[in-house]
Amino acid sequence: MSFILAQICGMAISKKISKTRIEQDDIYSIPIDEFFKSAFSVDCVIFGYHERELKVLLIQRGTDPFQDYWALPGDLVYPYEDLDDSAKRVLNDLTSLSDVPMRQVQTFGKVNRHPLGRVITVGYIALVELMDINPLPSKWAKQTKWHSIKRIPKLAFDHKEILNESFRALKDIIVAEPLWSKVLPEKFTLTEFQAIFETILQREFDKGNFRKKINGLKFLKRLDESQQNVRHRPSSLYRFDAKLFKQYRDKGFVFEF
Amino acid sequence: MSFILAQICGMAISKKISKTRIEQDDIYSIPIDEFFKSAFSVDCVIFGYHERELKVLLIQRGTDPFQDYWALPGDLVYPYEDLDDSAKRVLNDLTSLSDVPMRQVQTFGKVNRHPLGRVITVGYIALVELMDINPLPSKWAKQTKWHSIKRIPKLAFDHKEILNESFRALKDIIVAEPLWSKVLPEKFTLTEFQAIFETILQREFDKGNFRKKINGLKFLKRLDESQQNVRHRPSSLYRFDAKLFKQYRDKGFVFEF
DNA sequence: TATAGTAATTGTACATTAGACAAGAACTAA
DNA sequence: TTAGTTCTTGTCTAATGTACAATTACTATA
Repeated sequence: MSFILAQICGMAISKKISKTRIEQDDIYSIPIDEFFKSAFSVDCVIFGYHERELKVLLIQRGTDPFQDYWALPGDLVYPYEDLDDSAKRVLNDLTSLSDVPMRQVQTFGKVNRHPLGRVITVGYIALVELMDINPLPSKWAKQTKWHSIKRIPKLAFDHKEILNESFRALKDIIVAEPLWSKVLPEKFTLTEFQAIFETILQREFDKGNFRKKINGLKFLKRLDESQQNVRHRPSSLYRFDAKLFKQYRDKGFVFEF
Repeated sequence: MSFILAQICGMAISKKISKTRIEQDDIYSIPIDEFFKSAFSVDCVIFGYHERELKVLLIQRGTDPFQDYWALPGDLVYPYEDLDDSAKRVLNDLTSLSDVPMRQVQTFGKVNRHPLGRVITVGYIALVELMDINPLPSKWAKQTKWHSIKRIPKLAFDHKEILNESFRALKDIIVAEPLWSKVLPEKFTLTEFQAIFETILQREFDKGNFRKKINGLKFLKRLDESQQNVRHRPSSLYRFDAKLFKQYRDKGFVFEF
């Protein structure tokens, strides 16, 4: 009566729950045990940024349901696992990433969103530098692959909806939370900084005006160093000061573009 | 083997789930059935506004766990009920309210947040005019009562945390979504309009400047009518045009205070 | 009827920010 | 040395934000 992880994740088991439709009149007499036959999962929407390109990490399912479909990396939450911990674990399981600030975005709970039972899922997002990580497919995944946000294939379950909502949320969060700090090198130029916002917010900014706007933000500290080996005027390098950013955020700071 | 609603909601049943701690090493061999022993609930944070006062609707529990504690109105989600539908139903069950735009805010999923089993809960918020509704306690609730947001008693479960996060979210949402339209009469003055934002955002605005800022917003339509029977210069009355507001929102409009 | 009280409404003056765009600086490659 | 590139700074104008004053339109009361 015990199953290996691959089977659990893929839920390749012919588990059937009673699908007797409960009528409105009966709803006051549902046995309490019927309520405790549900499960929940987390789905991680891992956005990968690299050189003005935004991608999302998908896995190809190697098991039913939705065999061979592309899907968000996600998994059932263990019975004795906090929700937020679970998201961290799943991200770590599938991508070897740790210490990536993730953020809960939205919960999806349509009755029939999972064919094998009642499963609601909590979406989490993260933003990483694509080149920093090397995801390896786990047992029940045929492969992992970065997909451009502009060319998303048909996805398993309601993952397309989860992705859409997550991308919308990413645009909101990127101006308030320093997710962007995770995709920048330790020393970066303001052009690189600007490019992240242009890519995610899908609009362009005037270089001079953008620079003016972030001028004076103390959490972006200008260093006494410049770019090397560029065939144009070298840019000053900046460093992100997380401690100072916290002070800004505590006072309600958000980027207003 | 069937229980009445009062018992289900209060979970006054001596239901016990196996609390054997699952060790890290064992985690790959959890039977799939263990995953389907969870439940989820919705908790509605119903903010009631009236004349510059913000309150929240609480119920007093008449059953264990947390007997006699004040709590947010919330309930388990039925097995064949969409999450969003469930929130609507629970709100309607407990307050007789319908057609109140609610919005999912956040999901709370700590392992031990519910003493009788693994229950994660999804928080929803609504904003209503306090005088428009007359909540009646349902069977397992001893009473319902509006509590000032400034004087919240000790709450059941993790409801204090849910309330705090919901209030924070309310401040974000009120500038983007027309929740405020539900607490205004059909014809309202700009002072009434301003008071809502001052109460919820907990800050004050210069009257003239506030007026200038919302001047030109076509979804606030000035009528050819004025206040009656006030002992000062009567204010013009305005009406909210939901259709026009949608056009604004589709273009990304939010109030920027 | 006149006056005081109250809050609505409009206006004004100044400071700050936004947006478009140009000029100059600093590097490499040829 | 020159062309090419992008960084960096500056300038101008329009728009917006902010503080606060002046005026208006009503009621209640003397």
